[in-house]
Amino acid sequence: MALAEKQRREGSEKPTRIQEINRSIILDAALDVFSIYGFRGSTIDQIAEKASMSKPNLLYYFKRKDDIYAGVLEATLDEWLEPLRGMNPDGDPVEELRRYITRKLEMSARKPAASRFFANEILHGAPHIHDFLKTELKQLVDAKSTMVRRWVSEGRLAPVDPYHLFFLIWATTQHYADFDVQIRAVLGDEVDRPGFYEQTTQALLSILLNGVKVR
Amino acid sequence: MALAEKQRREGSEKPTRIQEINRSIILDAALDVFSIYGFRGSTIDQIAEKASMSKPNLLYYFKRKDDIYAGVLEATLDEWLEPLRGMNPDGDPVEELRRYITRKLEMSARKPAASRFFANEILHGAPHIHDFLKTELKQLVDAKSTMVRRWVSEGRLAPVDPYHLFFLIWATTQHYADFDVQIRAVLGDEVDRPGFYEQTTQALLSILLNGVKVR
DNA sequence: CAGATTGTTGACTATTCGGTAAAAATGCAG
DNA sequence: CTGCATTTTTACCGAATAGTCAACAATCTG
Repeated sequence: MALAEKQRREGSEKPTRIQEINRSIILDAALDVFSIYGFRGSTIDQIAEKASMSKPNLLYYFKRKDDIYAGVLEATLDEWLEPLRGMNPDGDPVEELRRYITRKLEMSARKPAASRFFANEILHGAPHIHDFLKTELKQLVDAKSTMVRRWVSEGRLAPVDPYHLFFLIWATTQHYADFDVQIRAVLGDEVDRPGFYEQTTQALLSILLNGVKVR
Repeated sequence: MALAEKQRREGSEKPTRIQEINRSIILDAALDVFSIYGFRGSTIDQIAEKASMSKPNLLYYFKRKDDIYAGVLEATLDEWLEPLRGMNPDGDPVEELRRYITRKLEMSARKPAASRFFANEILHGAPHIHDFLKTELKQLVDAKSTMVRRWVSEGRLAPVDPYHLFFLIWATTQHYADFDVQIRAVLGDEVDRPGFYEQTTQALLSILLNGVKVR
């Protein structure tokens, strides 16, 4: 007892194989459930069932519902910002924007649950990530906005406000995941047609990029 | 007893003065609460407190939580579609789009709670308005899309997919209400500066309209 | 294999929350 | 003012749900 018990304080010990597997299973299940029902709308039982696990067992890995939620956040946040981080200040402005938009769209399409998860969090007032938004996100956006502003001043981009440009890109690329139900209601099975995704990408790129190209 | 009791069956009787006032107070409070916490995240007690009313008293006016929610929906849905309905097939395409975008933005700014309310409903799978979306909304969008397609075929608009254009407009105009917290985190008090709203409108219009103008 | 540790579960608790019943208070028509 | 209808409140109930506990099972280590 003694050793393991001592080592585990600070929660900094390396997890066992089983812990690693089960935590991952739980986080996957939790992302699905939270993304549909939001924090309060989701129950631990739902998550446990989706993870094929009893509730007490799940609570053995994450002591509280909040901890599960925090775990999902942590596992998703960084990946979510990766496309923005990856914008290259030395690249061709329009090409960089095209790439950023494409990657954001691709991520929303591949992980719609993650997109909806964030949308829920923000809609509910971002209680868990308010600090993150005001620090990390803000810094990143500030940096990339400076970059865009430079592109504009160099005459390589139409005079757009960088912040509004990013908001516009976020809004549009996440819309197809977050408002999926509405889009399906309007377009019907069209959405599942092969090629729909590519068509969407083209439609967005064509309008957004035309709006920022120098003319 | 007899008369009033008889008249009230079918629920079709005209409400008393007190009923009219209190229902309205409840719906206002409910919109605020639902828009932040979603359906399941909101409690009747919260709404009752915001309405300065005891829970049983509130339930005297709306028998169930679902009824309150439905009441809010009904009170908001029509108004929400009004800008789209108001697009004029005989107007100048770019001018009509400018007007539509402007009106949507204005509505989101004036009633951000309504915008967030819908966003929550859709995010959670639109359980209460799924039929509405597939019938009324779809019909309206289909009609307006035909109109846009005609504009394109007449060479008065760049060749854009009408549906994606509308999705793009919805996404962007509602983003500032729905993701308000995130935008405030990035921009800070900037958001409350007088003129910010106008600047936002200009930024959006400039990018979106440039994307659809014939060149 | 034996002992210790880690993992799993059924049964339970406390609380929150949607909703009800019935009495008390208020409003109102004649 | 009187009597009836409407409105409001007090005191509840039952279901759902976050979280606990103690006993049991699997696994790991020497």
